Amino acid sequence: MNCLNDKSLTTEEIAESLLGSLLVSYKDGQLTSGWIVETEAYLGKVDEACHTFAGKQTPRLMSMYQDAGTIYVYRMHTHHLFNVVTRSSSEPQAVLIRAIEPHDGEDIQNIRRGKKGIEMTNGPGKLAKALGITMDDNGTGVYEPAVMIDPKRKKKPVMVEKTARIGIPNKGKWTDELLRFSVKGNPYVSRKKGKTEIDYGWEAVLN
DNA sequence: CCATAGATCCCCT
DNA sequence: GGGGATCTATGGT
Repeated sequence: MNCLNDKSLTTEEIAESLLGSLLVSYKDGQLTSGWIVETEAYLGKVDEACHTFAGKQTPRLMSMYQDAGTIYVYRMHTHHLFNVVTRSSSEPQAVLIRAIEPHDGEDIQNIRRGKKGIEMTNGPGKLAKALGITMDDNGTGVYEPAVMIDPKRKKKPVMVEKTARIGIPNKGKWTDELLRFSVKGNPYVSRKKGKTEIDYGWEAVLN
């Protein structure tokens, strides 16, 4: 059991509980992964900022109407944005993964991105490039090997920060709703200015 | 450091 | 033909 097949959880709760999960990519024989440190919830038909607002249905949005755990990849300009569908066909909602802390294959991610350190994965387009995510992943499942979220490997944030979503102007109350979740103090959170914690904001692991 | 412009694909109307 | 859940380079302070 995990947050993506627990039907009692709302999309906001899933977005928050995905923090600390390991996002894994296996492509071209290369394993890369990172701990999720920032997410956003998109609430479907009622949410003016969501692509499926008012039940909008186009070929592009097919994945949004699939089962929970389906991957919805959207391309904007030259970048790919990686989402996980959270509900069902009648409630086309999703969580956008906005940033990860690199774990496996940091050198591979570095090569794919052409940047080092924090700049490698501190944004949705950046992490997609670092993990080699493309439109080929659109419509696949989040438990298939190419790109998966490993439910067994999990870190726990000391504190979760809730803020307004990034890049959502002029959408009434949806511009200000606290639907963005991030690990407080983690340096890989996008558009960060404040200081980072020495432990990157994770709880200590007891062995 | 901050703000801003331009890139550059599709998709959708 | 317009525009976007972004990113980068650039130019100023």
